[in-house]
Amino acid sequence: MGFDPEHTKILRQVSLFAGLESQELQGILLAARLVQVEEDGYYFMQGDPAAGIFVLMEGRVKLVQVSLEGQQVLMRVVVPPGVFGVVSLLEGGEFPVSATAMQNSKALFWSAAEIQQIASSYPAVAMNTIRVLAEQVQDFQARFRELATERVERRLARTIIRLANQAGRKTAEGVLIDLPLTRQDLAEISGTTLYTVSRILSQWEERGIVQAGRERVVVRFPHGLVMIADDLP
Amino acid sequence: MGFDPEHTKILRQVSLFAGLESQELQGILLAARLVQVEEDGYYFMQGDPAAGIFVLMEGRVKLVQVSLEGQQVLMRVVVPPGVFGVVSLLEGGEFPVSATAMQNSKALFWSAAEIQQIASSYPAVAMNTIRVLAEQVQDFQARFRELATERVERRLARTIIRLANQAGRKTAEGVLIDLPLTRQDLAEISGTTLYTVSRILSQWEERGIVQAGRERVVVRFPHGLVMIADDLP
DNA sequence: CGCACCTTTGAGCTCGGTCAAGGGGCGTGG
DNA sequence: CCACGCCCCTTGACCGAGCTCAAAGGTGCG
Repeated sequence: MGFDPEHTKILRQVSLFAGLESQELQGILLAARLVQVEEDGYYFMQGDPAAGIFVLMEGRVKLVQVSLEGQQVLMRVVVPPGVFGVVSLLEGGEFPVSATAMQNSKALFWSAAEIQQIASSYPAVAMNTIRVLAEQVQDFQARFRELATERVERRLARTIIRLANQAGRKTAEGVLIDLPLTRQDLAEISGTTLYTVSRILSQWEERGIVQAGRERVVVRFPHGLVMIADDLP
Repeated sequence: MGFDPEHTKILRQVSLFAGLESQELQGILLAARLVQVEEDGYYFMQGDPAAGIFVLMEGRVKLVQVSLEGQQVLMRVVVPPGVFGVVSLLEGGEFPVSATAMQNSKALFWSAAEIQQIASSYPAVAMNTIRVLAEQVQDFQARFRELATERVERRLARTIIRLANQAGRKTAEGVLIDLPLTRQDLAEISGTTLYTVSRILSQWEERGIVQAGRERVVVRFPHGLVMIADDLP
């Protein structure tokens, strides 16, 4: 596969391939394989050898890490045109997380050998990878600091703000977080329990800040969330 | 500066420059500047424009991030020949942490422009950077998960094990963590308070697992720590 | 329309954070 | 060389945010 013009268009927006010429993109696209995974299916599992890199075209994917005792943490939600499996740039690694489709999803795939080849042919790709990873390091540093120093309510507010920036969609009622996230998911992102998330959302709903439903959060008063995140009155 | 043969020798072990020829290393070394910072001094402060990259030659450096309220988290301890300030590979960024000398320290320095130039001249350097960053991402993911799901005692055990791997020195009494870390520092790494760290170390000392002193921890029975970290009897 | 799964809410408890007080090592200056 | 003083460390007492467990109420899909 590889000739869908729609895909070329999306590839242009992929941070990993920024700064490449149309023709170069075409070549890269030719090497890709399209992988479809349906809801609750896996792109890969934690511990699998890092087989290759993915660029999400359609759907939603979550990256989850499980501890030995089976406790889960949701590391990241990927929306198109996001990249995941970057660790495949390195030889002999394994995936540190599992990648699950939250909805039916499509992703372009390059094997580890292919993407390593691409990165060495196009220095821009290597630099873009460095940028992507550096951003991830900073993001995790910030989340780590928050988890270490802040109360649950604040962390949850920041989580919702992040998700709104990433996957928010304006509707009549407010900004809809366009992801099918359960209370459990929100808890796993913010480092708390589903019960605490539920209680906090209920409070926020009473205060008119959000409107919450089954796997659904709409932000009605974004400034209210920011005030909680920054601990203002 | 740049002709100290000692430095060439150390540069060989720097992950960033792995796989380069002696001659290439010499060239890179020529472009470096030696920066000395004495105890409690700063290499850079959080928020400063990312001026360049450092390779620690002597001493100890800690990377600390401060929240708006002034709460600190210790992100990483750097020992020779560690790299810090990698974010300088990107244009226009700022340092997300402050880098403080825990002891009198020396580091080689390349300006952002220089290291960007080096990375584009030597693809191996770009690949090495990707490796370093990917490891950091995984490290923070793991620490994030631990902080989200595990008790303080376990997290502290893991912290001590990590530090022992990184800066452990065998002595007659056991493995000395060769870093001047206060209880406060240990608390900031593991996401707890200095009081809790103190209490736990006292317990461990009673059980013969460690020997603790002023800015000093010696691991006497490593297996005991591992058992705590893995939650075995 | 029934069932699986998601969500809400209550009650109780505990881990670990906070505050307070005092002890001890180490460097510095007299 | 000793003593003062600055940090660093320890320990106790208290308490509260949020976790756990339990039960019941919604929601939407097949």
